[in-house]
Amino acid sequence: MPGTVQSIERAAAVLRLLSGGSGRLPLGEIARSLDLAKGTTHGILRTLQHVGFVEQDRVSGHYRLGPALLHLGANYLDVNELRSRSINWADPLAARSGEAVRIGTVLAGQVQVVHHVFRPDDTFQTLDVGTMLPLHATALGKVLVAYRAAAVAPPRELDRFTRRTILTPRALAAELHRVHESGWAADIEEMTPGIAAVAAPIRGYGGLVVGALGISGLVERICDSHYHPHQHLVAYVRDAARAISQDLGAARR
Amino acid sequence: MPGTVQSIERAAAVLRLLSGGSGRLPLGEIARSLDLAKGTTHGILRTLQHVGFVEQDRVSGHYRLGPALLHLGANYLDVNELRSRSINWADPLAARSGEAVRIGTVLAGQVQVVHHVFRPDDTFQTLDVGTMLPLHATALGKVLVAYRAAAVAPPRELDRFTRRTILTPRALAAELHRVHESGWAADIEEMTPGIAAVAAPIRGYGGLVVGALGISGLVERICDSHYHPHQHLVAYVRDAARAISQDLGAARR
DNA sequence: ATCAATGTTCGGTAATGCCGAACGGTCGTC
DNA sequence: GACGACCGTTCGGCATTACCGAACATTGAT
Repeated sequence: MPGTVQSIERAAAVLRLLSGGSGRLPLGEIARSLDLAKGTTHGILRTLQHVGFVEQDRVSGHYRLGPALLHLGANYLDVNELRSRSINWADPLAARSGEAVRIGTVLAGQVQVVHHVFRPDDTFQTLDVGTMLPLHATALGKVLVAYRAAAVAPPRELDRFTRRTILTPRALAAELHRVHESGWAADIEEMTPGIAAVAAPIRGYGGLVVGALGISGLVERICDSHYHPHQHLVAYVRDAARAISQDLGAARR
Repeated sequence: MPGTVQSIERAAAVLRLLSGGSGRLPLGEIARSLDLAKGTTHGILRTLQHVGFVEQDRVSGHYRLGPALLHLGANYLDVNELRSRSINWADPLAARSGEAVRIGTVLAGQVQVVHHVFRPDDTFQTLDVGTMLPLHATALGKVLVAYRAAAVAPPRELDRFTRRTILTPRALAAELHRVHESGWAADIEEMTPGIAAVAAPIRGYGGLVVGALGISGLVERICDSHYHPHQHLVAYVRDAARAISQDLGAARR
């Protein structure tokens, strides 16, 4: 029987220790509990801190579980429920808005479409479920990054898809800030010429964003003559996203 | 600037990958996504599986996040809220039952008392918060193990505290099974001569047990002449534990 | 001022993690 | 039924990495 990776086992032991009791421990106590050298324990904690699974209190120097780990668990639990609860709200949103509806989550630094409802008309459409989309050029993606779903960081490589695609980190940062402030995102012919989309965050337990809900369609139908999305469509999307969030048990903190 | 532990960083990357999208991936896809050799990826997954952070589907061979990791996140989030919500229910339980109330969680393979309400009389008492108690000899501990709070395993070393302490793994297993079936635990002079206690599980998000709520007092007051806990006291404890659970947002699955 | 404990850094050593190669199993195609 | 492609798994050699003891700077208590 082959062995296991010692340092991963040790890191897991550290995380388990931090998960219980008071939830915050000094380095020396962690080292003693696990019978490790302080230097060894420090190296493990430094790495766990680097990946966001642990954080250190600036004042006391004590360690506790970090947001990235908490996001992992919360994200995973809710993404599973997200799919099953989407049906109840995505169909009505498609009917109400008259546009195609998609729900996406983060996978490997991209948007994965996990649910797709066709635009309620007779036009030919293809099913997008499973499709991977860029984070910076889609409304769904912008929402997921702005709210750090699955602790995802803004992408560094910004590929061009249309003449209107965001290409610089500075422009992306400004856009993400605006998304976070307003509570919704849009992409106006940034991914596909002639197509616009609007999306809003879906929150899970503890208010963490676990997905994004969006509609998309011809830019002439989504936007007014100044290329601003129609506010009634934005409201429809946000209402539906909020309803799904409530179904998931999100509680704002 | 010192470096980080490469295998811990890689393990974290695997967990992040599994946290998003469909939540289940084949080994080859994980290896390709992270640009790792299959042997390397397998070693990491084997270790994560060993510590319960990942599990493998028997049929498809695909990997997904495991219960121990999900417990970590859920446990941590709820233990923090547990403390703040205890006050609302522990005081009334002490008044109603006339006994001391304690709430405990798992820390380093033991029970850590995180809240203590004195028995409402004039007798001298000492504050137990911070005290560590054994898992096998206390009602709080039996509940935590029976429901695998913080993924804790049954203790292997069973120390004797009184003539009635459980000392064999077989007897402990039988007792834990009974606790899981009935939804509450008791220790009748198993930890302290002349003292009996009753405890029930406190559930957090997703129904996972994050703590235990218990009362304790003289065995003559807690039990009838056959050494069975008075059922009205069991009901009081279970009611209060259920109320705290609801406050925490537990949803049975 | 002294002491004890903290978290952090550093460098030498050997133990460990990594990876290429090979294996057995499963599934789809011909 | 044979074959090829792909899967997850195992193994052993190698070189790099993780580990740990020692030392350090900081902080708080006496």
